[in-house]
Amino acid sequence: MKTELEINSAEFKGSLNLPLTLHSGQTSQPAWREDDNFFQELVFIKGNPCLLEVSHQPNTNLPVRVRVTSSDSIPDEEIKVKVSEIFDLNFDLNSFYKFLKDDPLLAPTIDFCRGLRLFKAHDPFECIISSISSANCSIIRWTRSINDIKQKWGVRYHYSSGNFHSFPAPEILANVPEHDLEEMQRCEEELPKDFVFENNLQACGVGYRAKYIITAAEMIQNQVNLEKLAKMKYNEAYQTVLELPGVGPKVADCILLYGFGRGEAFPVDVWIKRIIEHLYFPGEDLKPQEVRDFGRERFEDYAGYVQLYLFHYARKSGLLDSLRPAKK
DNA sequence: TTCCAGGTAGTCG
DNA sequence: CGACTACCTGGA
Repeated sequence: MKTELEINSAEFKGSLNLPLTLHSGQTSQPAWREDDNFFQELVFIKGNPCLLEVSHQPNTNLPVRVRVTSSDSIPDEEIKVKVSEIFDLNFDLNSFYKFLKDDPLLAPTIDFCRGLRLFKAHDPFECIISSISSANCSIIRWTRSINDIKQKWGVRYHYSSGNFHSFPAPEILANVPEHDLEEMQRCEEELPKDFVFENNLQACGVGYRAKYIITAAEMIQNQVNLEKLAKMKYNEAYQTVLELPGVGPKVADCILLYGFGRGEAFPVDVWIKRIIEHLYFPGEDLKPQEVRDFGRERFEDYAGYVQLYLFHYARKSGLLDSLRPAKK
């Protein structure tokens, strides 16, 4: 069953640049597939698996085009809610730009980032595992890992435009082998000498994070309730996700920002630290915690967006390169 | 080939 | 508490 609908630009405040939003390396999920200007992903709308396809001419008043393929009929309104959530269409980008213009250090980011929005996870659990996998790791590497995990343990759905895999549920991921040895030990029968073990987490390129991922999945299955987490006050939610293995301050803020849409998060990686020091504390060396406190106090509910805009601006303007330490 | 980037966990003082 | 380092992999 196919549904097509449009979201008129008058239905959300401010501009939208969909390709930029999808490709800005936000750690909620890998970038979506792209086919004929439509971005595609398997998402669940009120529990219904469907292929969601979204297209939009960046920074124009043309409507956002949405196509949904599903076995059950899904009301237009539910589709709109899901799309608006994923691309944060309810966020008032115009007000945010006013806020940016009030700070001469932030104002230049607008021209580089127009239409950039939060790319919110369509699956919070996937976002948690993505964020853990992204720690101390390049974008290409963690996106490959997440795609591998989906292929190996997700459920496969077939559409005319190809196969898509869901992200495995916590109870699935909690029980996968950690590495080659464990996969081998679980095997009943004799294997050929040249057998390649690939149905284990380390084979997905997650390295030492494999055990973090398995334990985190166990904890989410058994003790950490994601629905409750979404309703907690920020600091309580932050302390809760910090208990997951592989989750430190940066990853915790990423999870709350991208997985749960908590705009008051201010994830501090080495780049944001350098950018903030350069702009607001020239010549000083701050601790990551101090950068985080500064960002959260100064930018408040816009902290997450400021982080997003500063990073993309720094990358595109050449600031990032100038902040890279000189090679020895 | 070696070296390095990139957050977290563990260890030591 | 703070400071220091090992961790795994892909790319230079």
